[in-house]
Amino acid sequence: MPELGEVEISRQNLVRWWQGKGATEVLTHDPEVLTRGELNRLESVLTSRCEAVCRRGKYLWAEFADANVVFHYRMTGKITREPEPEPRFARLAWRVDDAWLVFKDSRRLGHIEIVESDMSEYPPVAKLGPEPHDLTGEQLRDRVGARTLKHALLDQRVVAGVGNIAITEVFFELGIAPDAHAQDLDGSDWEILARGLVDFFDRVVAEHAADEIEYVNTTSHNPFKVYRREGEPCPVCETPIRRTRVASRSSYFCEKCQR
DNA sequence: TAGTCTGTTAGACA
DNA sequence: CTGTCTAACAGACT
Repeated sequence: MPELGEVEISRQNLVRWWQGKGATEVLTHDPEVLTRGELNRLESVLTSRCEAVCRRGKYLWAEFADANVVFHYRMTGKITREPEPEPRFARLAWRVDDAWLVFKDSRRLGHIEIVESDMSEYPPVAKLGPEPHDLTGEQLRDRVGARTLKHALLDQRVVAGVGNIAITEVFFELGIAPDAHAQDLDGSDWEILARGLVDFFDRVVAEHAADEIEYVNTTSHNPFKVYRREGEPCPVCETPIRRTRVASRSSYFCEKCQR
């Protein structure tokens, strides 16, 4: 489960597992996971009480009395609750109650940062566009400008939290071609698109909430209609799903349903 | 076995 | 300005 929805599910898990408590032990398996701040500072912050767990777009952070600890999962990161502190791909583990919270990341693209200031002064979050839930169709149209729609939606300054899977699925559901441009949409299309993004993320959170995020691969169940289904029949008209590349990212689509 | 693909982001470049 | 590609990294798959 992807992107904004996946991070929101993780946030909700961390609220249950961590909020209101501090870690009693911290183990750093990969010092390079921390890309801002010092490791001993991280250990001291994590052992203080976690006041809240927040999300903006794909950024997740825990708030403490005098600092924030930011997590970004990138492609393969996740935080799980484990009986032991060093499962496969563990990069950092901290003990809360009788279990370990573990930041796992097989590709090591994700990272953790300590932000000593208010999060509104942390540039990566400060420059994010609005959350899909706070965005009208009219605002979305204005923010996209004259670009390829997919390219603009992947730009986190346009709208926060949208990724390749959401775009692929929402374009299919709304009949939008993968390489559609802003000028291909009319006024009501923008409202429908803004609504479609919100609905997609709401569905992900409602249907896929679980203690561990499952990334889609060929051995796991693929819950999506067209994403990574090249050659399979379109769920609406049975035309084989095609794959193309737009904005250097794979797009899966039905050439009959999307134009 | 070797080559190809991948959920993100930042930055280089045309 | 827009759009495309790559690096960062490493595992899974063909």
